[in-house]
Amino acid sequence: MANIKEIAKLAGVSISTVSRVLNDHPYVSDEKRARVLETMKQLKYARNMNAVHLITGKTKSAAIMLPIINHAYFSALMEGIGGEALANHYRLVLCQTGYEQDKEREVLEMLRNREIDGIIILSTATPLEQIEEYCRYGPIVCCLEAGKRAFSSIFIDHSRAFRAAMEYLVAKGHRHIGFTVGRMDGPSSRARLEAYREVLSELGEPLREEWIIDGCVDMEDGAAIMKQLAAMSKRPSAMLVTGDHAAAGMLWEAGKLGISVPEQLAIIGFDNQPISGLLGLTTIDNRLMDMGAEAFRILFNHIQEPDQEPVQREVDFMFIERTSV
Amino acid sequence: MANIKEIAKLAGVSISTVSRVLNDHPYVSDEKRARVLETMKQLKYARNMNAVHLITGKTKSAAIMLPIINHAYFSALMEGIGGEALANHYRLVLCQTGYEQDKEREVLEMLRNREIDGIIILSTATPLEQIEEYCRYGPIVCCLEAGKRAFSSIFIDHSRAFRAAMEYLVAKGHRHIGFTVGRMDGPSSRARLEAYREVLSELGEPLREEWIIDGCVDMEDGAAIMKQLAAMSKRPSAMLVTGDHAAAGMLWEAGKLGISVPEQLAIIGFDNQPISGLLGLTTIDNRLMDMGAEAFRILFNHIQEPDQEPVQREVDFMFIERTSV
DNA sequence: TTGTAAGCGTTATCAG
DNA sequence: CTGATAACGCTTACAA
Repeated sequence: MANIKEIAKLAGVSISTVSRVLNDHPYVSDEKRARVLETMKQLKYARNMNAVHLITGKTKSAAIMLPIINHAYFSALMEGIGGEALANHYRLVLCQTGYEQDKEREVLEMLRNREIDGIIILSTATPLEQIEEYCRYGPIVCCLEAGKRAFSSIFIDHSRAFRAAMEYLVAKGHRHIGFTVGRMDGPSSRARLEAYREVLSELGEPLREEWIIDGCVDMEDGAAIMKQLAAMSKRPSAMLVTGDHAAAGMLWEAGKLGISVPEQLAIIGFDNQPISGLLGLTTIDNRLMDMGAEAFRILFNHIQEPDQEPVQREVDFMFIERTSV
Repeated sequence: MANIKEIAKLAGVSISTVSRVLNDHPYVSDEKRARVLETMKQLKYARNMNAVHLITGKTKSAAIMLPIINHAYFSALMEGIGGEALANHYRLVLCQTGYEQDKEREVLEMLRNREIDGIIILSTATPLEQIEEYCRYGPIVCCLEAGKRAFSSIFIDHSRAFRAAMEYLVAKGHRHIGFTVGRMDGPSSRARLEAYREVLSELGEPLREEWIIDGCVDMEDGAAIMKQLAAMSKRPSAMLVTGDHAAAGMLWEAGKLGISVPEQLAIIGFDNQPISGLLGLTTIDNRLMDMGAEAFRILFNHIQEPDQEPVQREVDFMFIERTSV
């Protein structure tokens, strides 16, 4: 395959001139530019980007670290990231980790090995201190609340969002409230639990372990949990659910079990996914697409101007009132 | 940052020996290997993969070309691809094209520019002849029926699947059948239309243009189309719907409009997504995750052994009978 | 405006 | 088993 050298020889110019044409540099005469372009076409020249990556030290690509691809939450974030990456001619490398720490480390190592210019972390099981160690190799942006760190983060205040939802339920007369999370040891789950404890103690209600349900991720989990709730001798009158798809599963299963929503069980979802609009699910919009897009913008900015201070950007959530409470 | 040369100097060996250690080559004495490894740790050595990519001519990464990230159909395919890529230590570059041909061309150009070792195309708007031109630069696998081509493909027989669904409906007494597609000019839509025509003419039923509905992609489209159907003076007694999420949208909207399923309208979905199990939707399982995984395997095989003949692999679909017909 | 030449950090070849 | 040395294909001072 033809390379820059052959083009130069055939066009009767120097290698640098060819390179200049390739990079749209000024200071190359129209005549030579035309000649170079012509020979490129003749020889079907294709630039070897790996050589460019090597010499420039950049790859114009960023990794997305996420536990699982096939989930609406991550899809929505990715959609936002993807749009912005496209606009800036950046490639996105999809890194599915399944929350395995060695897989997650491999992604971080990619940064060290200059395979990518930066990383966007959607969710992780690796301790944040360990992630910070990689900041020296390139920018990292986390889509979760991480406090003041060496990397940037973008997030909604889960504690406040959860509180808002709780207070809404309380105002509607609920005192027996349960909630589900996807992974109890995640940071947003911890924030929710804390908010839950606070509101409960303000209400003077005891904390019932069986109303805190872990491992609620997708629609099928939601349905299973609804069955579980139905079998309880004393069940909550309202549930705050991990995400809208899980909530949709609960809603559907409730219908099958003859439990009416919101009369017998109020449900609040999360994420404002399309399905929630369709089902009339009250939910909290955390603006996933915007968040993804902004995450990429922050990363891109760090790549363009290194040595900038990391940022902690909070995204406002919105309470979407519909008919499931 | 330390490079192989510095390691060599400090360890008191040659560059080649360091490279051999790096690549787990035999013929390196334990003593030197240990010394190299030790200095690598001291200097926090990180390999520059771009140099490796340049000299080896491989990047161990493949592109996924798809129109939109945030859709269950593509998510399921990607999940399958992602698992297999992970197992083979391959990176996946996500290329969202929105069915824009110039964006799609950029992905193909990545192959020419050696940025990637191969491409998996999930859906495309580019004429297949144009895609074939890029096969000289590296392997391409399409997840759609493409006939005998220079690239490999993996697919289900949409024509046969559609026919099976039609015949099932006919056996249940339906004669007024409509269908939706996502994009009328896609190959699977054409296959469906053809099968539709055939069965209709066998039945002696006229083809009613208004019962063929284009642009039905997601849940919200399904809901909107249900409204549209409800407003028809004469509507079909059964619908074959693009995908399960769209079908779910129809189902939900039907409930709101007081149209009972399957009594007043039978619905068959597509893809056997989790939502269809939950809603009791009769559907056709086209085994998206398996298809994605197999697509990667075919690609990987082509990468490992170039100059192999392209394959056309058909995946069997399964008719999943539930309660929406 | 153009050309020369020095890298970028590896792997591959080939001779010891 | 080990080590020079030549690629890989490009960008970028620097000099003209």
